[in-house]
Amino acid sequence: MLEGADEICFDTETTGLDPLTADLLGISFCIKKGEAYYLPVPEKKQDIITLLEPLKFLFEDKNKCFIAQNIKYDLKVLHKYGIVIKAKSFDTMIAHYLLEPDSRHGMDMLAERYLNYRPISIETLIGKKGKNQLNMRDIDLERVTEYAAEDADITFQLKEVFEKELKKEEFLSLFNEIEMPLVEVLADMEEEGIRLDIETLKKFSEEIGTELIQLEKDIHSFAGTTFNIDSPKQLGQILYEVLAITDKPPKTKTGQFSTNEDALQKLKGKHDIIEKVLQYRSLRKLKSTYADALPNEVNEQTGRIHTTYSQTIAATGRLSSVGPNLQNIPIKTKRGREIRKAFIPRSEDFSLLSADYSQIELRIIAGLSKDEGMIKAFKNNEDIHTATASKIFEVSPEEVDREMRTKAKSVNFGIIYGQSAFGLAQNINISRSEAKDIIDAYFNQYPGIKSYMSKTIEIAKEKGFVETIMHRKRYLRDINSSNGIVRGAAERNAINAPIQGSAADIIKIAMINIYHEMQKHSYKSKMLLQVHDELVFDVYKDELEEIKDLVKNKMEHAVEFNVPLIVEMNNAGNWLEAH
DNA sequence: CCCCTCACG
DNA sequence: ACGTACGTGAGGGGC
Repeated sequence: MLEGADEICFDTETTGLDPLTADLLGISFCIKKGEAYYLPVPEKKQDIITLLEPLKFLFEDKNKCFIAQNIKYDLKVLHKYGIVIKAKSFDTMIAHYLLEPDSRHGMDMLAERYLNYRPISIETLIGKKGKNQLNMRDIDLERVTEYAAEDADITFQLKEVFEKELKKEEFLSLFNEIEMPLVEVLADMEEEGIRLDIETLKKFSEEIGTELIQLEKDIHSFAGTTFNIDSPKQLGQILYEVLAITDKPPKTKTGQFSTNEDALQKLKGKHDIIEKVLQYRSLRKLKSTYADALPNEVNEQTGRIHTTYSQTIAATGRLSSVGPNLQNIPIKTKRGREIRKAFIPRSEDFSLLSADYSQIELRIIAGLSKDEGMIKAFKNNEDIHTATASKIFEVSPEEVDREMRTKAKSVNFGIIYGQSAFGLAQNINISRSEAKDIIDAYFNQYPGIKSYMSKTIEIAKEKGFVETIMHRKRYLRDINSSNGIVRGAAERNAINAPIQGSAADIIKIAMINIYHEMQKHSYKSKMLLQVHDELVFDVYKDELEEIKDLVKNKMEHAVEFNVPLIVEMNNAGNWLEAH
């Protein structure tokens, strides 16, 4: 029956949420509204493979299209049983993400909203989250069938709605040429995983642990009492009530005492306890979030860490990473960098290669705005922050000192965020009037940027959305709000979204092209990680030169652009040295 | 389950 | 006079 269908909706039922460890229980199919079937599979892996054998050619048929909600999950499950999907695919979750990037995209919500139908919830079937939650394996076949078949049917109906909408909003190219091809790339990266040197982290954790104990003693003795330093509430009471180190304690937006880094930095001179708390905080973070947590994420079978990328969370088009998040591994501080050292190649024969775009977001705003001065700086391969400092402080590039460059760097970043004088002043701790002078000088020197920004906001007000170079849209419902604060936030989004989003478009295209080229040559080297403007590869040493050429080339020429895109790369025995 | 804090781009 | 930088995920506290 499935042979005759061009478009097949399906959904896999498994024993868990992690496709690497979950077992397949069955697959539901739907090729016609209101009619769906569930195929339960045997228990033993080999028996499943035998049973699915006749289905393989369907999944490999390039003339078919397979439709699912969050298809990357199903792809990874089926891959464990030898099935590789070569057919086209349509993910209803990703489709909705393009249509409404700021919303959530869960199937129950989509069914209610677009089909006016409330599906059987997973909770009805296996119970609420917690240790009493049942396993899908323990549920009667009849009930699983009903649940699974319903999901396939809903997915089929959602596809009909979203396909029309994608066409109407001119999303077909972004969807079919970028987002859907990327699914397979991400699935492969996730399956591959990255090796972690647990011993290094263990040693580091113990070392920090000793220091933390000493810092804790010091802090308690300054306070004259023991308390939980990890509790912002208790720490606030100690600092602002017991020690009363300032007469105007900083507050959070909910009225609590504020003890964050920013607040503490400003109180540094007031009491010796502050310095200790700051040290304690940063080491505590490294220990609990990274040194202690990462080893628990290593998969027992593969010995590697397998993150999951989400293509439907960040409203700008960026990816996000969970379980664990490998997009926020420390790099800025000396101690933090020790964590990066623990990310290593799979074996002696491999080397980690890191390739990152240099200043991609500033290059994008230069290109989009066509500002001649900024484009020229990039074409001459100048240090953009020094060039900016030279312009706004009216000195020669040689005369730019560190302070001037730091300030220029902050303005450059502020521009990307749609900055205000207030925001800039707060960020680099200067007066508001000095911030205003700097911004005025900036817009004088880069007039194209200024007019681009006003034009972008104008377009947003008119159309209700802004878009990236690949026509990814972000809708800004508050752009015409009468509330100045709300409108201001929407205006900053109008500036930021096309920049951050176009950078996301570019690296996604590069990833797809690199992946296909690597497949074509059947390299042993593998793409492992994406960190917004950086790609990390596990490179087989014999292939190093070829892969470097390939990666640099595909990244720098992912799109045609009026500003050169430059990629810097390095390889080494760990992620820190490679970066 | 929300809040605060802090790690990254 | 107001209150702001853009986008994320995770750990710990506390209700």
